[in-house]
Amino acid sequence: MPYKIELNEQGQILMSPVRLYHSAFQGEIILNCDAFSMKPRIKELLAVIPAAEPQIELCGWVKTCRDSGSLCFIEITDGSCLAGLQVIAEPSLNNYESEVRRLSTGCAVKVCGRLTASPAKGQAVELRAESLSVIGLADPENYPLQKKRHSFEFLRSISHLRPRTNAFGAVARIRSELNFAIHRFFREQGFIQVHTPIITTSDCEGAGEMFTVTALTAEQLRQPEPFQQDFFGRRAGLTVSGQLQAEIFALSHGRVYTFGPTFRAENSNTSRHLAEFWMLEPEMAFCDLSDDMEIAEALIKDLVGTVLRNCADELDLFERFISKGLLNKLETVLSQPFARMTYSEAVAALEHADRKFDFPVQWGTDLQSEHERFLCEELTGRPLIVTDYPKQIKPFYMRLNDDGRTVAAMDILVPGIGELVGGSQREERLDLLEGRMCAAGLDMEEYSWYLDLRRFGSVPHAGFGLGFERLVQFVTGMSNIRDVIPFPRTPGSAPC
RNA sequence: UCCUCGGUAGCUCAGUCGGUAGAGCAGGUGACUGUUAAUCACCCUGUCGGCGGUUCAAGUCCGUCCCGGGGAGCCA
Repeated sequence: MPYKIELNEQGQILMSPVRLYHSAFQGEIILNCDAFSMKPRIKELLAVIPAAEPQIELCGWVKTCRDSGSLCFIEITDGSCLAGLQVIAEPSLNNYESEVRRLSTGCAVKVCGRLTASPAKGQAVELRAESLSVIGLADPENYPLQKKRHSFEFLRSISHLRPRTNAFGAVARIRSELNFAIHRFFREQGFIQVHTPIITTSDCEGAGEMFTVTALTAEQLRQPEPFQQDFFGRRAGLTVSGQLQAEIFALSHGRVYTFGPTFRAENSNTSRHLAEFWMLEPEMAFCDLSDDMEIAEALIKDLVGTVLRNCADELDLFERFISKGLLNKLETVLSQPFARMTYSEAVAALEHADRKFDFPVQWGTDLQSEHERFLCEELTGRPLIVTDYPKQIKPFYMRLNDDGRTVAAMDILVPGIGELVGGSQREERLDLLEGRMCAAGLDMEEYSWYLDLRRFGSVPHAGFGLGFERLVQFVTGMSNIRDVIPFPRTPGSAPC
């Protein structure tokens, strides 16, 4: 329908969420939610003051329906928000017996009618149907989703239908909100986004096993040195990190970030690992570890604050049904500076802790999960930045500290998740970098482009990687990472 | 990959000492003038994860494989 696009005095398109305007062709008040002729959705409709009783059209899916003899109550969702809109259907509808009374969870419908104040508790407004048409049926004998709670394990087995549930719908909206907020944050800070390659020939050392990308047949792969005949003439794989390429652009554009899918062929079966996940990796020139930490902390606070402001209904759902204390935890993130300690201080704190650990605490070995949990959940009770790890447990590119035995690394540990961020100041001194690469047994030829960055106009620079799904887990309180990504890929599982 | 706990109706689960399968919800039919996971009555629902073994008899005991949860490692 030719909805009119409204412009303001400066000629800009009006984008207010809800506007009423007079439709000449119908002579009625019609809601128009935006400038692109899209019909208003439930999120907008619920904000309407119902006194005008506007005529509306609503398309969505039946969440639940209750037949109360003389009338039907049908709750419709359209994915725009957590809340549904209650539709009142009366026997006067011409298809009341044939269709309306037979509606069931999952059916797709279009309802036309007036939006009115609701006389009953539970909702401020409701839609009094003047016509209701079935767009798509969902056979109740076979439709897997019921109007009751399902286990996340079961929902994972129907990943094509689970976005229709309250919790997954809410996760998807929060995930999208966080995604947008990340781009907004970096744009505001003067960063540019760099699209680093998905297919790569450089293995970011220490980041994990790569998936091989090949155009060869199984037969060809059995030949000696097969990848010389392959598409790229050498072995290629799916990226395990965009960091090394991001460094290239940090040294040309100053402040950059890469944010995209990342792949690890590790046989990890845990609630916080995926074979395909999204990673955010900012990289900043003229920046040391202290700046790096400052940016990471500001980012996390900005993102948490954005979700607290914009996704109150969703967070309320998670607070009530998924993770008690979630809101308090998130508000703590905003109200206090992150705790900070060096690795050496952390080891000392663990050694003096009044409790037994399954794994011994020893300077020079990596912190175990139980150690990290103790530090940020019990000792500090808020996000914790651990810095200056021993060089032998960190990758070659991290900058050697003056003590000669630690590197300018930082991990941000958060309650319930563990490591959310891992970052460092990069080694910008050519001779020291070559020494560490040599010690790690890397082929200098392979990394000559990386070393060039230190040969020509090298500057101190730093960056970090943030696991996006772990961030979504942290913000929603969802305990399994497979439930915060639309289509989880894990060992032995990639259904659709 | 390792440790551990599981796999029984569409879903969530119970099932005693080995004796032949059960509940709630969902679904179906009907009742009900405003419901909110509506309520009430009646009805339907099974390759007990697969294969093999022990036994007169296996959901139950043994072996093995598959799948899932939780924990660990690797990491984000």
